[in-house]
Amino acid sequence: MNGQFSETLKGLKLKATPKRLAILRLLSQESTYVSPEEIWQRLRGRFGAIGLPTVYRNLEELAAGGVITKVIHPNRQLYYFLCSNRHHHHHFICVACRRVEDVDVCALNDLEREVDAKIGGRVLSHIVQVNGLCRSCAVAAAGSGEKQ
Amino acid sequence: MNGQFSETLKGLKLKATPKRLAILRLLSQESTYVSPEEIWQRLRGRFGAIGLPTVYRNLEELAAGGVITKVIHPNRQLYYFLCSNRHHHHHFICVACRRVEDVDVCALNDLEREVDAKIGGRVLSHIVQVNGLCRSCAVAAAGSGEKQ
DNA sequence: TCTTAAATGAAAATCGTTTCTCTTTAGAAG
DNA sequence: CTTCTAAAGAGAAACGATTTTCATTTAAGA
Repeated sequence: MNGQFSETLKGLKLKATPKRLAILRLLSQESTYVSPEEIWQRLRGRFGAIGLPTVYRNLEELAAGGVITKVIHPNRQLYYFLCSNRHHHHHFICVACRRVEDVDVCALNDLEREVDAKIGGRVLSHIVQVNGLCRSCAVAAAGSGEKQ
Repeated sequence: MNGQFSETLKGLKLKATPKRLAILRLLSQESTYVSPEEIWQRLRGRFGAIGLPTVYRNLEELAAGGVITKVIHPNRQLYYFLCSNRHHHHHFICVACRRVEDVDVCALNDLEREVDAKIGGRVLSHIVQVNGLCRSCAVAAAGSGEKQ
């Protein structure tokens, strides 16, 4: 299970250091996005220490390599999660439980084409983030207070 | 032309102060997104002074009211621009000239429906940002060096 | 006009993120 | 199994955008 990550890192020409592997492992065990700070908190016990800058640096590198995805947060604060598909970074985020699910919406290809036609220029990239309640949270919400 | 904005502000229960109006006017004259800092720089001459916090505060309030839109910037720094449609915040941004154009893509309604079905929960909102080159910049790019 | 809640400015605080510099280490080479 | 070197890490300090505090001013309804 670790070799898999080492392999990934080798592909990115990144050394397979214990901390880097730990970050990857942690993210792989999460079904939600995690902040650099959070990762740091959780990992500092396991090693003599891990520096916050190290966490940031690694996340940045991994994100650049497409192994993890940066969540778009309206204001500041970045969040990351392991992404299954290196080229389709569209995700559904439950605002209640923060679970992240990949969204492989075909409509997006149409979207690019459509925007392309409408603008008459060239579409280079797009970012899509869908926020909402996942099934279980929606059910839970409906069960209790149901806010309008 | 000013009364229009006063009206808008009244609807949001915000006082029509000179600075607030100036911010709105400035944004209305821009066809691109502008940073709080930039707005501040451009406005400080016209008044005895305008504080950066004031700019931030106002932008936040106006964005909350749906009069302006916050651009999703991967990392830090927020940008705003006046939006024509209070409920459709989808925009095309030219990475070259920073011009912003509204994208009223119908596919997005399908998108919501589709994600809704796929997730089985409830979609509350979504953010879409399309980056690329607008027509004129695309032409210009093609005319000169054409990068890849 | 009067009154009051809202708005503002200036300075200081916050806080996420990055940079610097020196030390340690992964991993290719021998 | 050592050696060597570029990459990686720690810790502290720097950065810089955004926010808070609080005393002062002002819009706008009474």
